[in-house]
Amino acid sequence: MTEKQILEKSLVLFNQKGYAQVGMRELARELSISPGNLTYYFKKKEDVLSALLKQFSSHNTQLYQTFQNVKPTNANFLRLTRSIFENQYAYRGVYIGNQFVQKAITENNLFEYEEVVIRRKDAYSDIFRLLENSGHLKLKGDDVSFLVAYMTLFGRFWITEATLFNKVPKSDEVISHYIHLLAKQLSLFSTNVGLISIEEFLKVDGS
Amino acid sequence: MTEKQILEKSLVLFNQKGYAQVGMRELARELSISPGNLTYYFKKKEDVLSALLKQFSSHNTQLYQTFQNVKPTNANFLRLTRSIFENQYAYRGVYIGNQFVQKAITENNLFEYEEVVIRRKDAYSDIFRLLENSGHLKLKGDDVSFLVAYMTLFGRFWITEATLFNKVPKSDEVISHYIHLLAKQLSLFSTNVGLISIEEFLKVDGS
DNA sequence: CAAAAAAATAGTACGTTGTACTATATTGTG
DNA sequence: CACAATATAGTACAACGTACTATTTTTTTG
Repeated sequence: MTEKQILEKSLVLFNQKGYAQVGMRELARELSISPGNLTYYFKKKEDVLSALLKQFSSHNTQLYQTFQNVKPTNANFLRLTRSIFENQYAYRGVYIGNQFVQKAITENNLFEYEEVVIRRKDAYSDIFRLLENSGHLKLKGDDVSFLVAYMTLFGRFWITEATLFNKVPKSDEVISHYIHLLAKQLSLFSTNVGLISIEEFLKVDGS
Repeated sequence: MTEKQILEKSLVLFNQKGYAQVGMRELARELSISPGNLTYYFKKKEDVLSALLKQFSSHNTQLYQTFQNVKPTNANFLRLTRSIFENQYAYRGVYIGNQFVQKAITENNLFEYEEVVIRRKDAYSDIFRLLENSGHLKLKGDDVSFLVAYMTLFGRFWITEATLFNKVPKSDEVISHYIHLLAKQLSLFSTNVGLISIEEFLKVDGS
């Protein structure tokens, strides 16, 4: 048995039933090992959550960095967001049970987590500035802070909303729906060039 | 001991520590009754949650209805939203622990809850149409469905975002912040009359 | 290769949780 | 007063997270 196998199975179960509904004994049974053996790899259930969140987070930061290597267009921004959404979808089981995440934060590693959020806000700030400089967005006054706030909330809770009613939402349909909403929001701040870029994205990538 | 007293104390504790972190024994102790007596009023912990959600929901629908009796202006819409936000803030302890809500939904009263969401969407649809007719908003194409989707997600998860990092967010500050974001969003679809109405609201009511 | 050390696995047990059940006390009612 | 209804308390049980110990397997080392 490896940690990797345990995390994989955990994620599947968390996605299926939710973090709170998956017990350590059940997880051990699914892995065909004893509960005692499971605690050898992860002393606490919360440690499984933390490890998965770490995986998720590192994959996410990787995705953000890819935007540095592409042309700063609205279409590429939407592509970036969609890949991030796909990642969130993959980890929805650990992402949604947020009061456990909250508890973990307040008790253990608050600072690290808050740091991630601040970094993400900065990243969005940079991205919107880039899109402005490339002539895709026209931003004035508090437009940037508004868009950053929008992305922070929308980009975090779309998956929660989606799973709140559809126990097993279809990945493509759901993501497509929320990406379209984002595209609309973006269009409200777009130049003509930006609008064309959005339309191009929706034609090629939007289902 | 009355149900009312139990619900009041529950809400305080849920707001302070979160639904999952408050046990039935602790709740009984705080009420100076025995655990057995507590289960006489609420057989299951989930029943306490349900009762509180019912209170919250009925208060909310009441608030929505008040909009029928006022002039359909952007300012009044923002006032309505703020009173709704205040209600959500008051019940944040039951509102945030959403995977328990989710569990309750999937197991028991899915339909009822889904119905509430649909009704709320219709209500927003009506409100935006009213604001259009009164010359405060100019809406075309998929603007209405976009705004409805925006209000649904934003109006549901702002409090979750707020409490995720500030364990005890100050009511006024937090609500004011999110209302300002909504005002900005609204202004993107506003006529001149609508913009003036928003500015008037922010001057009078925005802190 | 054999012995020692390390890593992995299993089993048991403890405290806490939600909650079902029963017994006792209080209140209301004819 | 007597009896029913309501309210309160106490106990107990299954499930949970998890700490602890014992056993087996694997790796390292002389």
